[in-house]
Amino acid sequence: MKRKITLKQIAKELDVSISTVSKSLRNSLEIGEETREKVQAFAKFYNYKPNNIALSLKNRKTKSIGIIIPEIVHYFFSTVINGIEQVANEYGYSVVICVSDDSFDKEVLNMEMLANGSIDGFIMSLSKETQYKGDFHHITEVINQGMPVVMFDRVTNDILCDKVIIDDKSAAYEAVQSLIDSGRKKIALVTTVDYVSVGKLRTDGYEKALLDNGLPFNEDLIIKIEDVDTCEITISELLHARAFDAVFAVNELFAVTIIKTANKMGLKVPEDLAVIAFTDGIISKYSTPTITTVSQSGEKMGNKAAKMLIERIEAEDDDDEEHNENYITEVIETHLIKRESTD
Amino acid sequence: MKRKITLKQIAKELDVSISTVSKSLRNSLEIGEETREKVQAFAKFYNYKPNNIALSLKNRKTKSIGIIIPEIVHYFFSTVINGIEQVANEYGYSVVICVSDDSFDKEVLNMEMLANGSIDGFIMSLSKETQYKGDFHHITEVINQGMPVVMFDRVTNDILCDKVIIDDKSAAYEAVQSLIDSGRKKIALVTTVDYVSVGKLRTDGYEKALLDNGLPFNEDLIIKIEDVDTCEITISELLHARAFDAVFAVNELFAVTIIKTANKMGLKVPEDLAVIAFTDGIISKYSTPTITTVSQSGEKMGNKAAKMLIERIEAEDDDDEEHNENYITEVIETHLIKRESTD
DNA sequence: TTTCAACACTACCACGTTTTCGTAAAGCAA
DNA sequence: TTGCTTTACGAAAACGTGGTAGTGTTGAAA
Repeated sequence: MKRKITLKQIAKELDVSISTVSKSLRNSLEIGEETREKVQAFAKFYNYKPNNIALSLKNRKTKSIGIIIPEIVHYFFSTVINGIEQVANEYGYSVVICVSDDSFDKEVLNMEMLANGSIDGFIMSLSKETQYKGDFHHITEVINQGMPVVMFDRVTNDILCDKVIIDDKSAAYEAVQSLIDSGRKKIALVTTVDYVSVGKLRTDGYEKALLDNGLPFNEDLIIKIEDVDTCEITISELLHARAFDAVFAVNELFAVTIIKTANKMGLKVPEDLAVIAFTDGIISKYSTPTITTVSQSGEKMGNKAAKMLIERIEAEDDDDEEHNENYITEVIETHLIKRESTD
Repeated sequence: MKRKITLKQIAKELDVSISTVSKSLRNSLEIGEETREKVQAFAKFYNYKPNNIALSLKNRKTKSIGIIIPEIVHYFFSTVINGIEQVANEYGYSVVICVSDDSFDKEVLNMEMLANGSIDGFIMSLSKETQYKGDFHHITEVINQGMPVVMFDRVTNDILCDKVIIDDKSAAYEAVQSLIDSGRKKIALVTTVDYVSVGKLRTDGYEKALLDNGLPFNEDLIIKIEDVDTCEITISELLHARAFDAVFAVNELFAVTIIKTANKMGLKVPEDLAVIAFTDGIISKYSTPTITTVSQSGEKMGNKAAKMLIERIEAEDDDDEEHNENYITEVIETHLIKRESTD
């Protein structure tokens, strides 16, 4: 049980000064070749590695980035993390992950925990509660301290920072358009409550597609669901009334529930009911029938977000105090993945 | 853009010494009430928070734990992370996540990156490649440095440390037994290649259940799959031959693929073919039919692993140098969740 | 008047690095 | 010998914190 060796210990052991050891290991020409080799050999033997914490303190850089997300047991978010991790690793950064659990308080707490020097920047997606409250002081505070923040997916216009999103509106438009193209006339939208920014945008796209095609925009066909458990009941009622022949669901959980409900009632998918879901997750791929989805590459979003953040972090070194605050909002492309739930 | 304020800055501003500020904030009685209040007010106004990095360096504690897992876009692993995160948060720890991508080199690299002071301990699940190579020097090294390690799920007997596992063997036994109880005679096992420790154990449980019930253990009914893509072909051949009437699959991806293949061939699940999968994930819940699974509560494993690790970390403070190395292997209970894919 | 305690604060050290600056010794020219 | 440069290294500061030990002043008891 030998603790990690430090410069000081090496110095003492070799009877030289700490600075000599440090310089020797960094191959400084200031130090004579003989001493240098001796130190290096000793360090290698004891497997010396500089202490990251000490380096962080000295350099005021932790080489790690904080991720705050609402959920982690969630296909989309885990792909984003994956994307972030890839880039971070490549640039020598670690990722620290905190889950807000869609709670405002946890989000604030987590940010405070990390903001005190533990990380160099944030990548985050807002919790539902935060979006609902519209209180972003914890984020502005962090930004004011000079810590770069990149938001993704669930973002807000109230904060000025880099963002990575998909064009929810036009993606929804495209999906609904494809339903219309295949002859559907009564298209329902199954969505969440409004305060989640992405839900709102997808609704806008849905509406626009209908209107552009001369179809009526009927409020009754917008089904707002707060909890998956209530989904089945609501859906089955509407299906009984034969109120619609196609559904655009804002996530795959809704979509698969709808399909199952329809099947129970003897309706065939896609013949009697076409279904498209947002978010291309694992369920859509393996459901029966497989579900046509709007792909939303979490990995790409993560890649991009990490790149943007790291660029910001490393740019700060150069033009200190002189930030060019022209924040960028990157839009990641989506496309429709046609599967069995549409014709 | 004001950087975070430090003790030093407060001291300078208020024209007292740094120690006075520090003590005032910690409410030491050494400092006069007047000064104390002045300092506290000032600190509050400028939202002073001690710098974590400095604290870590001083205390030789980072209050963060490292997680090394093979994959993150993976239901089971993400539930484990979730479980770890919950407990970590409760105890004031952050979690740093590294993905080994099932690569030995990445696993080693990630561990080295974190082992230099960034974290207080590891929670990890071995990468496939590491299990295959049987090379664990990177882990022993970390342990020798006095850093506690907790392994979960994919563990090895070659390393002495705390572990959290499920009883793969008896869980498999139970699953196969239930198939036998419902009258199945020819039960296939669809598994991965052997070097993944859990695969081996599940095979053992499968075999024991058969033998205990006087059924023949037939090597031909053990289908080893390296890649999901090849699954369908292999399965359909065997199904054509009507070689089996039930399947025990070691993960839900295999299970759902098998069901889909059977359906394509006109076979009914569960009438013609009963299916049980290991790992209760999201696919099993939403597949058609829903799949009977052996639940393997990742969250519980994460909870337990985190608790064990944090206990080790905080025990080190007390009896320094005197570790009681009676390592514990915690076995998490599993149970069978009956769904539509069995009768 | 001397001594001692209480008070209110400051000095200093350690954590592990890197880096700037300083300087002793050695070499060389004048 | 003196003065100058080069070589080879060491001292110290800095990053931010917190604890221990020390210092000086005041008031009161002996």
